[in-house]
Amino acid sequence: MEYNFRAIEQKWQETWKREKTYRVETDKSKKKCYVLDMFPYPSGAGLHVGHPLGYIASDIYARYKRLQGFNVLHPMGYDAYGLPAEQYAIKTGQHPEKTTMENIARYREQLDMIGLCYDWDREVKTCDPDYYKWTQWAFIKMFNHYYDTKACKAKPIADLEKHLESYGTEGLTAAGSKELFFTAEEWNAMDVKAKSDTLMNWRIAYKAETMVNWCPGLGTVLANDEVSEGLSVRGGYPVEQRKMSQWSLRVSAYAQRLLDGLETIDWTSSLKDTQRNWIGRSEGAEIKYKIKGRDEEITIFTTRADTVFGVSFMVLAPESEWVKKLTTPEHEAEVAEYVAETKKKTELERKSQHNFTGVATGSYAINPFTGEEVPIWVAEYVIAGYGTGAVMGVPAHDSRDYEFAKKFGFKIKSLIEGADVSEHSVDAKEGIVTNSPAEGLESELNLNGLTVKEAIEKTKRFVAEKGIGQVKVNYRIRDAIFSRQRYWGEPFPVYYKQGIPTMVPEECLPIELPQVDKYLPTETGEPPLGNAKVWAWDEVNKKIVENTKIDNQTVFPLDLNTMPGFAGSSAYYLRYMDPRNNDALVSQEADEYWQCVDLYLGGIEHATGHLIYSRVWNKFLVDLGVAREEEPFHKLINQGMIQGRSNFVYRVKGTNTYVSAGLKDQYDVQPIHVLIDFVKNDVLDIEAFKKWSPEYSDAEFVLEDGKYVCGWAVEKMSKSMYNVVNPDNVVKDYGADTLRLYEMFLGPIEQAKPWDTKGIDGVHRFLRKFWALLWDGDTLAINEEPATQAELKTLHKTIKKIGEDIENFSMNTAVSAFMIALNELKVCRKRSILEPLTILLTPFVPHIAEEAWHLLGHTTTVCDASWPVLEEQYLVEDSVQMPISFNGKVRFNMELPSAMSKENVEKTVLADERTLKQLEGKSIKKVIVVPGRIVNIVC
RNA sequence: GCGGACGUGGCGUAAUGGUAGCCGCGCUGGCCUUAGGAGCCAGUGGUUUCGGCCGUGUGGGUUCGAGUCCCACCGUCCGCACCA
Repeated sequence: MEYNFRAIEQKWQETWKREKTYRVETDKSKKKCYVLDMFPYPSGAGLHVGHPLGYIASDIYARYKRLQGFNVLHPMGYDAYGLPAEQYAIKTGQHPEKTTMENIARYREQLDMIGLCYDWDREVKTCDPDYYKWTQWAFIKMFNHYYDTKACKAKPIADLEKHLESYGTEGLTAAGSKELFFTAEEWNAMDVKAKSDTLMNWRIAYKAETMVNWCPGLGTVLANDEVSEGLSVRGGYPVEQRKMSQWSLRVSAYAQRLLDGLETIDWTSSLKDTQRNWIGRSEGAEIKYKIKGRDEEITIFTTRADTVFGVSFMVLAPESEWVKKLTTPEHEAEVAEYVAETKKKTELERKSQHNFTGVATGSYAINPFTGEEVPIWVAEYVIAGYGTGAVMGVPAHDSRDYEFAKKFGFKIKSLIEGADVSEHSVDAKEGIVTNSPAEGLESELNLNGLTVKEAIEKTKRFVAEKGIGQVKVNYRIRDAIFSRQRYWGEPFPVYYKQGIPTMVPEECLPIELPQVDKYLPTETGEPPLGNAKVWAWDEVNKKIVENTKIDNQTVFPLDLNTMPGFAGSSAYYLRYMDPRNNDALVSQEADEYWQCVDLYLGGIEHATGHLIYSRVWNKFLVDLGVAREEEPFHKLINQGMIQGRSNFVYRVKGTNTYVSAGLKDQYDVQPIHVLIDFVKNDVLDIEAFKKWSPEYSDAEFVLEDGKYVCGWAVEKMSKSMYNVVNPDNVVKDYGADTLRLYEMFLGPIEQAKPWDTKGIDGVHRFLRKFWALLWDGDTLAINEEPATQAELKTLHKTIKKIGEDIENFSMNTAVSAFMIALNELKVCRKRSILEPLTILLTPFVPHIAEEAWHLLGHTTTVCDASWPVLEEQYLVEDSVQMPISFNGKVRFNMELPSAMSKENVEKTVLADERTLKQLEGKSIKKVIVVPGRIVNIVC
């Protein structure tokens, strides 16, 4: 019987769908396992072969766990909001919802074709009002909470208000944008607007005038992870710094918990390091410097407290609030011009020019350790958003300060014994401190003779004790800007009451995205939602007015921003647990059962975006008591990108003649990308190529060995390179099972690798071989004969290997193990072997396995079979025990391969004198020998 | 600059510190076929006087034994980057 994969795959896919084979319910009698793929953004291009890599791997794991008896939650959905659909809408006037739904339908079709075991009854779409209701709900909760730095959790903002009413900011333990100081009286005297503005300093979701990444090309602000080297990640448009009033999430408050959580989860160390880098914890000290002739103090942050004796200047960031205060009248013009100049530059320009510019303010700071006066400058190399936006310049031990000092002629004073600072600074935190204080100088603090690390600690202690400053931990991670001036996203559940941002009552949710007639900003520069004629004024406002029982003549404007892409993807894994619940994001019961994602699969590109935001979002929900697990994703695997393998033809310049790759060096040629569908194993289908374009219809070819061989290169998979491999075609030619098996066989799952169809025949051949075992001609050939020892050994070796490999996500070696097993079994058609083998194959190639399972006489799905039990007894190596003694002293039992004679062993051991010497007098438990050498001696 | 990962045949890759190159592709030879982009069998790191010898980026080290562990260097890739 021929292996008719098309018929088999169609048959079972229909059956699984009809019978809802992969539906899952909470079942307390079974252990749960939650296996999740990062849900895709449904782009217009459909899936290419790179997408399913992770889906197939997780599908294998999910099916394996199910066979092991786990209740497996394995859902799929769509991250449906996004820029491409909106840009398409702007171009064509087509509603983004329409294109998005079409793309989703296409994705679904492609996903179904691969035979993935999702429970589609749990599908979620982020653009679905029933879904984003809970995104808006979480936002309201964040607005109504602050982060208590002592309790290390979010608490109701009402608690904080109570504190302010009684004590002012005295004793307040709340993560805030700025340090504020006021008394209870001052607070109580504030009007509603002032109170609202003040509370924004602590709310977890807050609106504030901050420096944001403004991208004129996209017409919206962006979060830090959406900007790379001064360009927008999407589109590559320049991004500039602007002060704007925008919503933000206080993710910085969760910095330490984000770091601590990393210790408890099973992610790769490189991904953890990437997140640690992004969070950027650094321990140091804040030190206060008095300003000469004034009553104020300026605070700087440093990790090198040991270098206080080498300070020769101070630098402020151009955006620092101190700049205005400290600039003396005679420097005003110069400073103003400098600040204006810096403002004009884009982020990219500021970073790319490594020149150290700056101007003096005319003020001086007094070094609290030495009494020395040092000039205060403004320079763009200091960033406003980090630390206090002011630094102490220590040229000898900081390379940036060094360059600045060289340029402007500041003193460079080495503080480390033997450090040569004549050419460059010595930044390393090592060596013995000297000149601290320098000879003849008096100071209460003396660091001389200490190591740098000791000196840092001593200075920190000193600073804290004397009240000159405090020990301080700084994080680089910034709060996430949360509003976007776009159409296709979640609307904010916010309206403005006398200019005060106010949350829509929860019972009014969801605030649905309104229809607009155009997707561009309004003529007055409002975001696209400003074009909506209906929602703000009628429906929603009526709802709000009714619910808040305010004078219904009043009309409140709604917030016209939408939420960023990461909003909808931050808690979707919780929603899958209970996707149709209209009363809660997730029921207590469902959350208690499913808890968290056991295995999460997705691309590394989300390392500092989604994987940070959803961890913060989850922690917030934990603080609220809605979620229970501090870390949402226990084990995470990043599948590597699949690159394209482009093919070229070589046109002889100025002709329409094409030269085969092996001969191209003999001509002056120009390589041209050719559609890879015309190429098989690098051999060009000349007829297809000629029909591709009129330009090629009368092309001439110079062949080698009668064939036209194409050149190739590994490039990103993209339409313009003509190298996109569509899984549909592979499924059509080889079947879904071959596609699945081949994608796993390609190499380690985490690794980036080019898609290369060269080996696909190999795995297809394997499936045909397996199929052939079931058949003798057109009749079933399965027999009931007992298996031999050798066959059982092969079987159990395979059971062991496949189980281990799936657990370790080493899918490529698992595929090899199947091939080895089949090679060893030859034409074994015994039920006792084929049946367990079929179960082992099920996670990898479910269609053919299901068919084989039924051919073996079963009537229920193979998904409900049990994973074969490993019987170690069959795995024992063939060996004989042989007592051997040397010189009457060393005596041991040897475990030898049966093929080896006693004489050979003695020869081998005796030849190795050093080994013998070591063994003398010792008691040896076991010596393992392979022909020619000792491989293991156990004493 | 800081942090991390990696370097093995013609190619993708495999090796709990224990016979390096499993499995697949490709290639060579044979069988079978009207035919082969089908199937089956055998071979396939280099070198060799057929005993061996040499081989995992380079150079050292630890070990009875190193692709694997340690040190230095070279190279490739990734993340962060005027973060004080």
